[in-house]
Formats: sequence, structure tokens, C-alpha cells
Amino acid sequence: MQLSVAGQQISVEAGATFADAFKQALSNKQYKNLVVARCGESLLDLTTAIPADCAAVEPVFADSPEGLVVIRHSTAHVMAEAVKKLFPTAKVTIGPSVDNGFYYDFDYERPFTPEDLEAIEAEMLRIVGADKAFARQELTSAEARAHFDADGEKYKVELIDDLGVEQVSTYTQGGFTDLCRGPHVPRTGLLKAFKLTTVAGAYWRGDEKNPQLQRIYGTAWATPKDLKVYLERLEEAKKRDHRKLGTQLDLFSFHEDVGGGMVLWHPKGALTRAILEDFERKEHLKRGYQFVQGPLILRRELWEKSGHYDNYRENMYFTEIDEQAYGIKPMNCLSHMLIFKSRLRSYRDLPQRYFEHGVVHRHEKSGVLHGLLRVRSFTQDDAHILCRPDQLREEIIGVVKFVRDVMDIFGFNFEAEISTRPEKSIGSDEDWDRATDALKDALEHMDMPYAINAGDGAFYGPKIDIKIKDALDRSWQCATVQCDFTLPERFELSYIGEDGNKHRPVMLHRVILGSIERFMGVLIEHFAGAFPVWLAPTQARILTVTDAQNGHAEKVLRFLQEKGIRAEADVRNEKLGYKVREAQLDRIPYMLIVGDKEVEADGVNVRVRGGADVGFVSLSGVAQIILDAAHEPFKRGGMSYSFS
RNA sequence: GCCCAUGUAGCUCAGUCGGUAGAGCACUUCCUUGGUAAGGAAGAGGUCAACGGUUCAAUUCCGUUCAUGGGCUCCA
Repeated sequence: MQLSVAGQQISVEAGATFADAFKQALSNKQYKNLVVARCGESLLDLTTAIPADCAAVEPVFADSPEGLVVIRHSTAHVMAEAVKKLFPTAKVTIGPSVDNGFYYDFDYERPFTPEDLEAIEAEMLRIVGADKAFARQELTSAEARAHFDADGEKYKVELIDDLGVEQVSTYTQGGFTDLCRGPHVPRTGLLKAFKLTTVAGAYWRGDEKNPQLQRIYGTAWATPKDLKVYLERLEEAKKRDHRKLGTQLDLFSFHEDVGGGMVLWHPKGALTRAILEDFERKEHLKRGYQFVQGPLILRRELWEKSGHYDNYRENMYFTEIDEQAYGIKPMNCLSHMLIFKSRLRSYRDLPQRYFEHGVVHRHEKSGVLHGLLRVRSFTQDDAHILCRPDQLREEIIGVVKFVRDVMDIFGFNFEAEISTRPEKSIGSDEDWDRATDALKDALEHMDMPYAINAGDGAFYGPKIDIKIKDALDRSWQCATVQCDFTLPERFELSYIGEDGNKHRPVMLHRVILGSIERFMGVLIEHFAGAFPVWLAPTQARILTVTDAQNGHAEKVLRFLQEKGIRAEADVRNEKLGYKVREAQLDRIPYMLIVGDKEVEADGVNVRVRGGADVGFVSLSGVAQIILDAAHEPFKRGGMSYSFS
């Protein structure tokens, strides 16, 4: 038969496998790097006989995204084999590939220890060294069920029962057989680069009511070199960890006596957030938002009316005084609605865009707290837009544009997701459909691709979530736009229309940065602590060579401060090298060195954060350099900003 | 909330097989006045996370709580 293999027409005998075909079409080197075959949409084992309906086949190499998925999945099987060999009473469950690696969940009588992981990894290396074949078997569900039942693999039996199909496939390598759709690499010898990383608890089928299993995570790559690069990237991420940098740069801390998830902002961290917030306020004013502010606690009845008491109570803090119950706000919308409601509104007044840096408290489960990225007390850059239905689309577009403008300043890329109606929710199907359509419509108008997150909306309406991608290509949920037809209903918000009758406004909840705390955490990691000049809490530090220059340092400091530059002077009795090192570790953008020469010439010697030596610069010259650098990120959008 | 691990000086960590603790950096003082990533010396600094239990004796063993870390589930 004739078929196209990697773009070449070749002929193969009937019954030939994909491996036979590739052997003809590929160089020896390419062939060795081959993992599976792709025929149309499906990936197939190389050992599979070429089906009659397959006219064109493409190779999938080890280092391709699809190839890596196969390698990781096969490595998971090898790990399961190793675990069964070392711990025969462990029950296997599932073991998929994930980003950068794989995991396999086991039911075992005790937790696995780091020493167990070493032993398992050593056993895996033996299995890989033996270069065993992965063999696929097709069998009926009944046969497979009998096989796993005989082995006491109750989880596999449950999986087969739930699949509810006639035929299943299994894969065997060495003495280990696993229920699996495949495909797999042809031989274990192709798995050249893996490492077990961690062991963790996980629920069977992700449900916390189910038994807790032992999950072993590993990473696997096409080559040892790729593995090494990945492990180095992990090290890099560790160095950028905002919790570590937060201590090193003296930005913030947590205190056991304060409670979990409560941040204490130190002067440098508080200044940086103040700059962020100031920047945001100015951008909101430019876009027609109005500042408002509500209290931290509101009477419980109000939360009952909004539906938060029924739907969100377990996440709220409550307090009581004079027999009056109050809820500490987990969201800012109620005050904003009451402000809207405080007087009669005309259709001419809409949209009303209320903005507040609102401090909210949410009692997140103790196990989910994570540095600044998940806290219990945080500040949202929150706004509620109350508008007419016909203004909805334009308002959503305005918000998405706002997000784009702001994220450009930081150099973040982003992607959008639309989340639809969850099970626990309020409002009519019609309202939900209308709101969801408006969100889709706005993203389509903006030519922004989006994914759908079915059932992931807030209880009061669907939403667009915007995830930003940082310097290490990790994504973070920050901005969100939530459409809400239900709260205006519950609070009987209205405006007088052109027709003189009352009409119901639509409310948009939206945040741009999300939470200031989380965004700060993301920024710290994105910039590895080296904030851009406009955000850096200290923009310049004056370093004296000896105390003979203290007077000049004082003069330079005052000069820069008068220009609105955040500067400080290091006049300690230390050597210059020592001061430079500290300034570098503190990620100060500009080090201004003053020795006798600079006093003489009335200027400074500039060293920038990256280590480059600018040389001698006059006082007005250095102020200009710093102010220009602070302005740089805003140039692209024709924007400007300065904190003073 | 669940599973596992961890909690010793401001930071990073040693240590005590049960007899109340140590280093480096940081801090203070002194010497040193040194030109681009750590000059030298001395000093001070700890209820060994908190609370209970076992013990003649607990920082060490056990329990509980709190906090932190890695996951699960959930979220800005």
C-alpha cells in the first residue's frame, strides 16, 4: 500500500507497522527520537499496524509538545511498576501527564517518605535500563475487570465500571499491566530524563469525601539536557519567590500572632503599593470613574438580602455588638449599590462608575494560604459600573481595554476565560444567558480569544477572568469582569428612563489588578525584586567613598528629593565595595557614587542596577536620567505618570 | 478543611540519643578614611512557636493548638 510518511510517498507491505514506515522515511537519528505516530487527529503506538484508512502519517518526536505528553505518561507507568515492585500492597489508581511532568496516585497504608522516592527512582532507572517493550492489549471490559479484580486493584475495577464501554485497552511493560488508552513510547529505554520531585496527598477523583491517596509527582523530558534546564528554571523560580524577596528586601512580613493570611507591610513595601494605588487612582479618573468609600462592616441583614449570607457565609467573618450582628465585607458591592440608591437616578446619569480600593476579608481555608498570593485580608481595586442594558457592551469593552493598557505598562501578556453559571447561583436563566452573551460579544469585538470555563461563574453572574503571564510564563488570575443582573434586582435599583418609567440598571463588578496584595506578589516574582524605576521604593542611593563627602551627599540628596525622586544616602563608615554590594542586593536602580572627584566637579558617578558604569554626571543630568527612566514604560501608550 | 513535612537569635541554619544552646550575616561600640559585590576587633542579642502531659529534670519524648511549606479541594 501507498501512504504519505512525513511528507514522502512510500509504499509498505500490508500489515506493516508505523515503525516500519518511519524506518524507511526518516534518518536514523530522527528515527531514534521518534515517540509515536500521528494519523489525522489520533496518536498511535509505533508498534500498531497501519490501518487501511490512514493515508498520511506524521512522526511525533520526543521533544515536541505531544511527544512530551507521551513520554511523561509512559514514565508514570514505569513509576507505577517500580512502586508495585517495592510496595506490592499499594493499589494503583491513575497516573496522567501534567505540565512539565506526571504524577501517579497510589492507595498505600502509610505515606511515602523521601527515602521511598529515592528507592522508587532507583528502581525506575533499572526498569528503563532493561529497555522493556510497552505492549498494548485490546480486551473486553469484562476480561479487564476480571484481571484487575483478581489483583485486588479495586480502583481500576471502579474505573472500568464507570467507563461503561465494551472494549478497553491495557498496556504491559515488564510484569506490570495498567488500564490505559495510550499511546506509549515503544520501549522503556526511551525514557532518558526524569526525576521524582515530591509526594503529596490527593483525593480519589478529586473529591474530598473520597479516600486520600498518596500522589507522587515527577518531571520528565526528552533529554537529560532538557531536564537540567527545567531544574535550573525551578531554582530560578525559587530565587524569585516573593516570600523570600519580601524578607530580603524588607517589603512585608507575616506574624504568627496576627493570624494566617494577614500581611504587615513594611515601609518599602507600603510605599510600592502606595505608588501602584496612586497610579490606579489617576487612571480611573481619566476613564470617568468616581471615587467612593464604604465601611468595613455592614449589618448582617444586608448580607442576607444580597444572598451572600446564604451563598458565601462560610467565607465571611462576623461580629456582634449591642445585640446587632454585622458581617465584615468580603466584597465592596453593597456599599456601592446603596450609594447608587441614595437618590433618584436619571438615564442621563448612567453609567455610574464607582471605584474604591476596598479592603475585604475572606476566611479562606487554612490550607490554601500562600504568601501574598492567597491571603485573608486584602485590598481590591474594585469598581462597580451601573449602566443601562444598552450600555453594557461598551462598558465591558472599556474595562477590557483598561486591563490591556495597565498590563502593557508592566509587560504582562494575558489571556481571557469566560466562566458560566455554577450550580449554586441566583437569578433567571434568561438573565444569565443575556449576561454571558454580552461578555462574549465584548471579547469578540476586541478580537480577544477566550476559553469557556463552564460552571465556574460567581453565584450572582457570569464573568471574564483575565490571567496574566509573568516573566517565567506562569499565569496568574488578576483582573475579572463580572456581569450581574441579580443584585440590582434584589436591591431594587432603578433609574428613570426617557419614557419617565423606572428601569432596572445592570451592574458590572470589575477589578484590574485584582488584589493589591496578590498583584504585588506577582510583580515581585515577575521583576525578581528589581522593580522598574517608576515603582521602585528607592530609585537612587547615594554612596559616599569616605565621610569627607557627607556634606556633598546631603546636597545631592536634597536636590533629588526636590525633583520628586525617591533617594537616600548611605554615609555609613564602610568601604565603597560594601555599599555597592548592599545597594545591588537591595535592587536599587541607581547607585550614585560620590568621592572627592565628584565633590570637586559637583556631580555624581552613576552605576546602574545591571552593573553598567555610566560615569560622571552632573546633578541635573542624573535627575533627568532617573525621571526619563521612570517615564519609559508609559511612552508606548502615550501615557504619563509620576508619583509625588 | 484534608494529607504530609517544618517551627532554635532580626535573617540563613547547626545542635542537644532528656541535664535550659551555637555559627555566619545583620545590630551596637571601637579601630580603620578605604573608588564600584563583604576591612578588622570587641559586645549585645534566645521562655528553643504556644499550651498541656510523661519525668527528679522537657527546647529535646507524647498530645493539642497556632503558624509556615508542598499538595488536594477552593479562590482576587
